[in-house]
Amino acid sequence: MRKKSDGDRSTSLHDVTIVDVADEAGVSYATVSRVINNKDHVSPEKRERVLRAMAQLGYVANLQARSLAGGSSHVVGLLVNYLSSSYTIEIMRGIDEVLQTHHYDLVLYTTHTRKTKESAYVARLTRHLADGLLLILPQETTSYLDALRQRRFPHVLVDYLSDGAYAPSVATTNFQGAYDAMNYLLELDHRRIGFITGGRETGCAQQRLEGYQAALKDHGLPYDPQLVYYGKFLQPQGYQGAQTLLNLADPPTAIFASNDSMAFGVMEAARERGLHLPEDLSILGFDDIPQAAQVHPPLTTVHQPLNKMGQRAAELLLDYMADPLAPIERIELPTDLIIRQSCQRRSER
Amino acid sequence: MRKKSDGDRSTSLHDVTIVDVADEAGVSYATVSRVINNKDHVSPEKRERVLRAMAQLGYVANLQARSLAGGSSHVVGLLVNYLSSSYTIEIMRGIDEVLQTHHYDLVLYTTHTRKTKESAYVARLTRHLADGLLLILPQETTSYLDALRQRRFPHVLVDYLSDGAYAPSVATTNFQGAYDAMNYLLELDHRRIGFITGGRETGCAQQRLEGYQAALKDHGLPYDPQLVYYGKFLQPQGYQGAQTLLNLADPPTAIFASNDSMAFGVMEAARERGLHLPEDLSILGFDDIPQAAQVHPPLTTVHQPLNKMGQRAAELLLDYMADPLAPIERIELPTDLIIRQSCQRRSER
DNA sequence: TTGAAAGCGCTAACAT
DNA sequence: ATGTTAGCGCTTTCAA
Repeated sequence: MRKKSDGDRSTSLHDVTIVDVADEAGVSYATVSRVINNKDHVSPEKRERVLRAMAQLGYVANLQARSLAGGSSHVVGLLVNYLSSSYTIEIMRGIDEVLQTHHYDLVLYTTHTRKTKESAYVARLTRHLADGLLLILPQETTSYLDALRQRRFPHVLVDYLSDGAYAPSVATTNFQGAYDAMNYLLELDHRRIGFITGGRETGCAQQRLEGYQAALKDHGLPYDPQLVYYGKFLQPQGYQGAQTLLNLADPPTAIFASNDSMAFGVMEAARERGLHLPEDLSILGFDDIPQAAQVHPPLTTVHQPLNKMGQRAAELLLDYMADPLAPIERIELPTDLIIRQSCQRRSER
Repeated sequence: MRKKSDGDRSTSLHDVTIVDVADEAGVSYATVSRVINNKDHVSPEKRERVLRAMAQLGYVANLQARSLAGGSSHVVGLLVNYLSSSYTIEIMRGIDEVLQTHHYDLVLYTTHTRKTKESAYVARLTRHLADGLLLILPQETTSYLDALRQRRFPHVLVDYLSDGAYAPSVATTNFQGAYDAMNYLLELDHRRIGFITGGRETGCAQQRLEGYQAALKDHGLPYDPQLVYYGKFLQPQGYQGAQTLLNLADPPTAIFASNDSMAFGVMEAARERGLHLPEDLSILGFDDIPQAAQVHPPLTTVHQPLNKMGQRAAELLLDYMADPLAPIERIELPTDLIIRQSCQRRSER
């Protein structure tokens, strides 16, 4: 016949409910609920007693019950298509940082770029599992975006190109970033500049390609489709793209990759061909993931504030969760050309 | 006055409960529950009707309610101390892969290496939020491991060094891996080998250090504490460690870092000092994260099957969830020395 | 085989 | 200010 001992409480993870807390504090359990949710109309004295009882019993809220009962689940859903890239991780860290300080939990779904999964997960998440939804690089938005908006379900998209539809989102100035990068290369006297683009379905890849084209045009240079290789943001495609471009009869003197990973692939290929970097080939990336500074030569690249994108997305989501009727906002963060050592003035030959 | 139209159903994410399904199918909602949970004692005919109704209405189970009522939440909790390292991500991918095929959701908690958070999160997660728990690189296990075991709450630790206590876990042969690496370096005639270790509190760092020491001893070489720098698995500490070691009166000719990130830091430092790699300094890492093959020179390192670790951990967890009384198992995966180009025979001077 | 009904732990009216 | 109570959607006895 054992009684509740202190030792028992501290080590046991056993279920302590608000009823237990209420008993211990000698109040009704509605009062406990009020204290937990920081509501008004609780005398300081009782609040104090409840707080003490909670601490003593080691009370931990049951989120399921809370959200079932109509409260918030304090969970934010995060939909990601692919877990592996640095790009994703950096954004996730930003998200995690702000969510954590606001005591929100993160439920993670990876779609593995299977489009059908996206809407299935959205349905799962929005059925009370989560209070809000964050989507990184969403692909198949048309199937659920309208519903989300209609239901006023708080959501924010990261790196979503609104093709017509307007949605709460944060992105960066992809076009301008690519344009700036190209200007730099052109000022370095490069005239044949290869471009390795990302997946056609992603808006940001599209915008970067447009930036590439616009810069060419503004410098009175022709657009040569041969110089564009279609990748999918993965390193091997950068490698393959470089091989293809470098095998051209009139090969480029510089290659601009649509993200850093592919730029690394370009470096691999160049090195394998015995080229010296950056003397024989200038290479430029996009993203500025941590490794960009660590490769040799350090990669000149267009910095995207990935971490900050995550933060801003989470903050915006928090706003919507506080006020679902807040106006739809699209945040665009500036990119920044980071000049390191992977580009050089075109050598006269 | 609109009726339920097909168009409405397909786009609406509105709450369809088992009651709706029951109505549509003309059965009690207990029967619907039976069908959902694949229980016996349902006539094929009614089962069929329910299934059709579910599909028609686009029913999605409310996980909160399900788990509140005593069913399983189909959620697995994942505790991670730091989101940023490749190490973590690779393991997470493995976990995600198998969990996904088993239709489990992942709730992610990052402790940011704040130890107090660990037990708080464990409490959160195990209070019905999750059916099982995965912990990567747990730090403060003593406070909750016993309780977990007592309650038979399914859990698996990744890279946990059982200091006495035995727990369900998966790890790699850290000692042997380090030992093998050292052998390689010693066979390359290196006699003064610096070691940059990871956090003292992590078991794997400890084991690698022991492997380092054992190899030295087996070769009849003295252990010089000066040659060991204490880092925390982060790149800047590799940089700092290299600076420190290289400033020694009798500096090492090779540096073995306890993980790849720190090895990259060593590379930075070496390069900054004008050293040629690998001629002037041999560098060896641990982990074999993807970038290891991409840096220059490609890093010789001890391969840990990170992805596989995640997979095995998830599989083991699934086993425990199916049978909480299954015997405690500790899986140890083999490491593998990957020889690339960052090490060289010690040059005679 | 099926249905009715009692909770799971909690929030949010509604009373008092 | 505080207590009472009706659910939230579901699983699981218990009856029928």
